[in-house]
Amino acid sequence: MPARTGRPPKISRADIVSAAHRLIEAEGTESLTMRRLAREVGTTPMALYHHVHDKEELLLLLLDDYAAAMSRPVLPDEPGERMAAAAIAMHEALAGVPWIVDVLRADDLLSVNALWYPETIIDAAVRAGLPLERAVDAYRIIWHYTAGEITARAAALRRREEGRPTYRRQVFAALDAEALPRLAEVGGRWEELTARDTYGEGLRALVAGLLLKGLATGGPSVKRSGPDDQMD
Amino acid sequence: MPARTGRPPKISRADIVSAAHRLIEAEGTESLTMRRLAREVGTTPMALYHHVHDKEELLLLLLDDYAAAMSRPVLPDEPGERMAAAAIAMHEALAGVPWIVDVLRADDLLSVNALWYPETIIDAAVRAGLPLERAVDAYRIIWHYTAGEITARAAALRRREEGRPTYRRQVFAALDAEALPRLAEVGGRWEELTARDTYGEGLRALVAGLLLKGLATGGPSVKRSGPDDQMD
DNA sequence: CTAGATTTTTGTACGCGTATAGAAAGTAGC
DNA sequence: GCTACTTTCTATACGCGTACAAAAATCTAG
Repeated sequence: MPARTGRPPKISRADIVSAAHRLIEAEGTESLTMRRLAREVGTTPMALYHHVHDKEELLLLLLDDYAAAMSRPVLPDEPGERMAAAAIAMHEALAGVPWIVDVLRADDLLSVNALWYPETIIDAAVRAGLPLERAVDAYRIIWHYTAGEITARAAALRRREEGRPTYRRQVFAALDAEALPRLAEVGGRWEELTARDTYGEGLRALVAGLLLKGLATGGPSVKRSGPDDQMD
Repeated sequence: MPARTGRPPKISRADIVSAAHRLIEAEGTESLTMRRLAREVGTTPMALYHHVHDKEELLLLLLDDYAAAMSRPVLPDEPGERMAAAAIAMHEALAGVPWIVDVLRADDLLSVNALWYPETIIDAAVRAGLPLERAVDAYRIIWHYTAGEITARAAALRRREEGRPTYRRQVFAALDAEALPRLAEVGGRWEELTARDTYGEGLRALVAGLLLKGLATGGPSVKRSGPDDQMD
């Protein structure tokens, strides 16, 4: 036994995280505040800060737990479909976490238990014939798209809940049809059109485009390393 | 003269917005707080709330001014390139605004003076042969990608400024090479690889994919409305 | 001149994340 | 048992966005 020194801890990181889970479960995302959480754990707010660096780190820990519990989809063999399937799984996992928006600013999804997603996407991209560097690029691009979609989705949800006058109505009302004919053409249908879920379509388009020419950078086509090519 | 009633206003919306501009210019984004701004304008914090609904609306007003001042790029004729050029211009405009992240949650970029971007992208998509609904979808997909990239960019910048131990180092250090071979293969190069700017590549891939089959939804190809087809 | 009515401004207060300083509660060396 | 040292926890405080209530300053009607 290594015999620890110092004042013995009253609470642990795990205590905090599980209390946070309980709190969210019982009273919703909004009530997860450091003060409220401290009460739940039975300490002072500042005591928490000895176990987590800040609230964002706490949320990342929660996300990590969440990611660990996620089931993984069966993956198709065809590389493009495989990339898409993994990305869609990632998207679904994230879309279910209400406080996700506060965490998306943190890092490119590097919660340890979520690493399966980038791993799988990058691997599939390599299988599709991209060199490793390009595969990493492809993953990041997919990640940006996914994170952006999730953010917009959360924002739309929030807006719907708040029921504020949407601002868009106002915009479309005073729209100059000469200068902006297409938007004028869409007109009141904007709300309806933008309520639809287009993540899948966008993702498939993105994957197709990424694999089209090996993510060409302006130069000629790029070397392939796999036998799976079927485009061109 | 319509003769107004009620206590005469001491400040106006325009006063507030221009003071906010001054403040940001002089002391940086962080010092734009409602309290500090009130001091700058010469009122109490709560007086501001009679002219703007909340801080987010204030930021949107700032963004609108900013967008009005942006110069617009010359657009190529070829529809795909035209979409890309407009999107890149939009991206550049946004990337220059440091507090942009606080605003991206608001709406799909519908500040009145920024409407030129969606208009142009949608119009180019229609010219490329997409039906209007699909063109709107295409714009939104591009928007999600763009917003996500901007968010990630801002987060990376912030991380670099703070100089925190990045968390990624820690992740890659304790990485299970059996379960995550591709990530292990990338290893320490992650930092370097993800520091590169891939927005343009991603965007071109996305546009190519979107125009490839008229944004197919799983069914057969979609009707075209223009004479500009050149793929298939 | 006075009594609403209306609009804007002010004052006070709440809960938030968290910086900082110091008290509490242990172990280790003497 | 006393003193140092280490770790953890507590107390206090700051600035933030903003809800809510009351006050101030104007117009209109009688």
